[in-house]
Amino acid sequence: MGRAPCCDKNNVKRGPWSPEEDAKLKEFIDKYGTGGNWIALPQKAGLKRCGKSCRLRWLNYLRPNIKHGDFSDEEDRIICSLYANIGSRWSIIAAQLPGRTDNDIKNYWNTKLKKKLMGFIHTSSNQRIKSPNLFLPPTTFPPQIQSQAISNIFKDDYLEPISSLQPNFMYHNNNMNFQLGTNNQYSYFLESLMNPMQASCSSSDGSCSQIPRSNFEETQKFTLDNYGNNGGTWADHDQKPDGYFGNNHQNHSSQFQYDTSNIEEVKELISSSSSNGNGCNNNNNMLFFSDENKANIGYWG
DNA sequence: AAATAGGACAACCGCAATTGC
DNA sequence: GGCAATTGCGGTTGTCCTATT
Repeated sequence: MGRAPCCDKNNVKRGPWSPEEDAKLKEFIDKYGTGGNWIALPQKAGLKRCGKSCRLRWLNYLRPNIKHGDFSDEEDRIICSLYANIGSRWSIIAAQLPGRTDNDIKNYWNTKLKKKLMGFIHTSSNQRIKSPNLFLPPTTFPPQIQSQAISNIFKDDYLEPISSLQPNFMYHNNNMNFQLGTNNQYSYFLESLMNPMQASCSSSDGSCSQIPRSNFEETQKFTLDNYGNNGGTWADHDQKPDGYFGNNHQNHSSQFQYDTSNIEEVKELISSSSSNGNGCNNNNNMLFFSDENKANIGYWG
C-alpha cells in the first residue's frame, strides 16, 4: 500500500490550463500569496486543480519575470558548462539563469541543446570539426578565461586535430598551436557533457549513493583553482569571497563566482576535494577541465 | 488535402527531502 | 524520534503544432 495521493484525481481538472484558470490563480496569489500551503490553495482560489499542479503552473509560467524561448548563446554556454559540471541538477542550473525555470532549461536541453552537441560530437569524428560558440566559456567567467587566445581558438570555425592518436595530441588552427595533455581538457569537456556527473550525495553524512564520474571532485577543484590565476595570490588569512574554493594562488579580482543563492550547494558538490596546496598551476590559462595529471595538462601560451 | 512523423513545450508522476506536530 | 503532510525535483508523458510525404 503506497501513500495517499495528494489529491483526488477524479475531482481535479488535469491537462492544459485555460486563460481563466491562469487568471484566477494569478489573481489569488497576487492578493493573498501562496499562504505557504499549495495543497489548500486551489480550494481557496476556487480552482479545481491539484495543489501540485497550481504550484507548477505558478512557478513555471505565471510568476513574474519569467522568460520564455530564445536562449542566448551566453545561456547556452552556462547551461553546457554547468551540465558538464553537475549533471542534470536543473534547479541549480536554473538559479544561474534569471527568469529561466528548471523545466524550461530541462526541455531546452533535451530538445535542442543536446542535439546541437550531438551534432558537434558526430562531426568531430571527421578530421575537421566545427567549434560552435556554444563551447565558449560564459562571459561571466573570469577575464583570463575570456582571453583573446581562447576566444581565437574557440571562435574559429574549425579546429583541426593533427592526430587523435598521439598521446599528447595537438590542435592547431590558422594562427596558433596549442598542446593539451594525455587526457586533454577539451575532450574531457565533451565527455563531461555526454556523461555528466551523476552522483547524489546526502547532505547529512556526505556519503554518496552513486560513484561520481572519475576524478570529478579533483578536476572540479582544480578548474576552480585556476579561474582567476593571473598573478595575485591568496594568503592563508585572506577572506575568500563566496564562490571561491581554490587554493591560494589567485588574483583577488577575478575568481570564478557562482551565484550566492545556491553557493552552499555548489560548495557541497565540490567540498569533498580538500585543498592540498598544490592544485594550481599558476600562470596557466585553464579552460574548463583538466584531468588528474595536473602537471601535464591544461595550459598553453 | 490528408496522413503522419517529429519537435517543442506544458504538465504529470513518483520519489526524496523537508517540515511540523 | 516517529510519523504524516507538504514541498521540491527530475524523469517522463501528453498534447499541440509544424513540416514532410
